[in-house]
Formats: sequence, structure tokens, C-alpha cells
Amino acid sequence: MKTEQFGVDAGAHDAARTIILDAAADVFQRQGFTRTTVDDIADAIDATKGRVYYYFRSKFDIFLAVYEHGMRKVREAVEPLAESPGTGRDRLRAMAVAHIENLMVYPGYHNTIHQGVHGQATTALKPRQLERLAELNRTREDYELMFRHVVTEGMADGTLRAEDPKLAARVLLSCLNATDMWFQPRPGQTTAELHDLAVRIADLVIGGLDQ
Amino acid sequence: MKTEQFGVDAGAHDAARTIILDAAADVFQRQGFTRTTVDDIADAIDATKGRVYYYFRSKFDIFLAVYEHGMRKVREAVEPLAESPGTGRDRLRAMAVAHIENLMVYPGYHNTIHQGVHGQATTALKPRQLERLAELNRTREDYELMFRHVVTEGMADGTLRAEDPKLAARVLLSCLNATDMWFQPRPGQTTAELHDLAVRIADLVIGGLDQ
DNA sequence: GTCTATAGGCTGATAGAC
DNA sequence: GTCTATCAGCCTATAGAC
Repeated sequence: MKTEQFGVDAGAHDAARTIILDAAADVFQRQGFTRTTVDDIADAIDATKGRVYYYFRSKFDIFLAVYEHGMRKVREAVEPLAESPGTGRDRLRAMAVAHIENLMVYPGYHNTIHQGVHGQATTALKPRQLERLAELNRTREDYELMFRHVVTEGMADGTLRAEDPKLAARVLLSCLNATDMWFQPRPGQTTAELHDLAVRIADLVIGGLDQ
Repeated sequence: MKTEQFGVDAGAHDAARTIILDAAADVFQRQGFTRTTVDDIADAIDATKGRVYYYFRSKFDIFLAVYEHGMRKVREAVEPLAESPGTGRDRLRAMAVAHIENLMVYPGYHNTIHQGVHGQATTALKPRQLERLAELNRTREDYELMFRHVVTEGMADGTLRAEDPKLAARVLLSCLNATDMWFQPRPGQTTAELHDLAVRIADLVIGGLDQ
């Protein structure tokens, strides 16, 4: 019972969890949370349920971990750009490109978050899980708020125009996220090609805010 | 056994089906297809499963009927605008507004279609169901094609600019559909208010194509 | 740590009464 | 037409062997 989860083995433990999370994000994307069985996740890593339940208390806890991991990844990529030098428009564009690129690299994670925000993953939840889900949704709202602030700053420095920054940020972010509705990474697609595509999508999406 | 499904009672039969479809679209939106039980749909119209299974062969057939009904409604609203007089830009804008308005009036239907396109509703399907789903997805592709054509026409008449009409139409439509990710009709919201909101969203979304 | 075996609950679909 | 009753299958989660 005295495992070394917080000792020298923590790294191995986290690595094992991450393998499960990667597989789960992928399967959740392909089949949706509800239709995915824990056996499906285990199959994807050539294991059985037993392994999965050793690392996660429940299927929904896996979903929560995917949500958290995915949100942390985008925030790490996008947040620094919000505070970088440059006009509001330049920063917003850089944020949009980075967001789309992140979505292209981690499609499973983003799609799973999508399902979570939409509430389609909710089964009968324990108080502990409800609280964690609420906190994650708050993180997501903060993320949207960051976009809204940059929109406002772009309006102030004259590089963006918007009647209603709140509506603009919401539409902008939902448009960026909509990419996961049709984007499928093609085998052999280079990072440069993905970047180029991300730029073109970003320009289409933020065009409505251009001065 | 000799019902009058195609005789004088066809209207009543269709009406009963539509009541079930409206309820199903609503519940599918709130809970997602998989998490929705047939009992949930029946409860929503103060009935039991028996009634539902009298009108539909399976839960997935209900989904297919919702998909079809929803697609027919948007097409009826948007298609005439694609062929109306005016510049490409004017027509595209009118189509975008109409699409969003339709989505605001039938949020359950649109959200359910969304789930279908995303493939999250797919259980083990019979050949008959697979074929019908494929046909519906083709209808949806035709719908996107209609947007692409108007984009191309707008480029020709100099009112729109786009590097890649195919990408532009795809991004445009997925952005319009993304509205159902956050839009919640408020009680007491008038048609005029919804129209105003739809116009503002449409302008944000097609701004990236403006000349 | 990872597995197998199984309990226990839920749900899609059907049969048959009214 | 609509209901009640019920079956059969699937899936989450746990217990215990290795």
C-alpha cells in the first residue's frame, strides 16, 4: 500500500498515466465519451481494464484528466503571446494561430474538452467530480477572457474594431475551436504545412475584427 | 394491421412523429445522443417507450429523422437566398444570417446534426441505417458546396476575396455552426433581437472574406 | 502493477394486454 | 395506438489471483 507516488517513482507513475490519457483522448474523439468503454481505452494500449483502473478511479476521472491536460497545453502555448509586445491585432493573430496549431497537434484532447464544455460527458457525478468539472470550466472561461482583453486592447490601440468585445471574443474562440469539426491530420503533413494552414484559418476567422 | 399511414390518417401520423422528433432533438441536445435513453424521450412528451417504438423502429432511426428534418428546414430557408439577385457578398451575408437564425429557432435539431456529422451518434448500424446516414451526410456536403459556389461568385464579381474558396466555405460554415456551442435562447427574447444578434455574428464570421 | 472473473445496474427492444 | 412487463446484452467498477 505504501507506493512511491510522490517519491522517486512519481515520474514513472505520471508517464503511465499520460500514456492512458493520450489513448483516451484519441478514443474519446473517435467515439465520443459515452460510447467509449473503458475496455476500448485499455485495448488501445494493449492492456486490460485492470491497468486503467489502477491509475484512474473512474471513467469520468479519465475525462477530467484529459480536460485538464489539454487546457494546460493550450494555455502554455497561447498565454505568453497575450502579454508579448506588439499591437492588439498582432497579438490576437498570433494567439489564434497558436491555438489552432495546438488543436492540430492534440486533436483528441481538444475534441474531448469540446465534449466537456458541451456537457455531453456528464453522467451521474459525485460532488468531488462536479467541483473539479466546474473548476475546469472556470479555467476555460478565463481563457476566453484573455482573448477578450486582447480584443479590447486592440480596439484601444486602433488595430481592431468590434461593437461588442464580449461577443467578438466568444465568436472568435468558438470559430477557432470549430476547426476540430473538420480537421483531420494527413499522414506526412509537415509542421510547416500545418502552420501555413493555421495561419490561413486564423486570418479568415479574425478578418471580421480587422480595422 | 391495415393502418392508413398513407391515406387520410397520414397527417395525424406525421404530426405524432413530429412531436416525438421535437422532443428528441431537445433531449439529444441537452444530454447527447448516447446518454439519452428512449425513456427520456418518452418522458419529455408524457408517454412511455411503447409509443415511441410504435412510430420509430429504433433509437438511431429517431436520430436519422431528426437529422433529415433539421437539414430540410435550413435548406428551405437558405437555398432560395443563394439564387436570389444581388452580389456574391450580399447573398453570402443573407445566407449566413438565415442559417444562424434557423439555428437559433431549432437549436436541438442543429445540435443533433452536429453530433451526427461528428460521428458520435454511431452505434452498431444496420446496412439500411448506414446508407441513410451516408445520404444525409451527402446532403450536408451539398449544402456546404452551395456556400462555396456563392463564395466563388463573389470573388468573380469582386465583392469577396479568398485564397481558397473550398477552405473559406468550410471555415465559414463551421464557424456559423459553432454558434450552437454557446447560444442559449433567453425567455422573452424577441425575433427582432435574435435577428440583430444573427446579423452581428454573421458580420464577424464573414468579415474575413470581405473585399 | 497487471491480469481475470464477476457482480450489479442500466437500457434498447419486444411481446402482449387493453 | 398506447401501455406494462420483461428479457437479453452491455458496461462500469470491484475483488482477488499472480
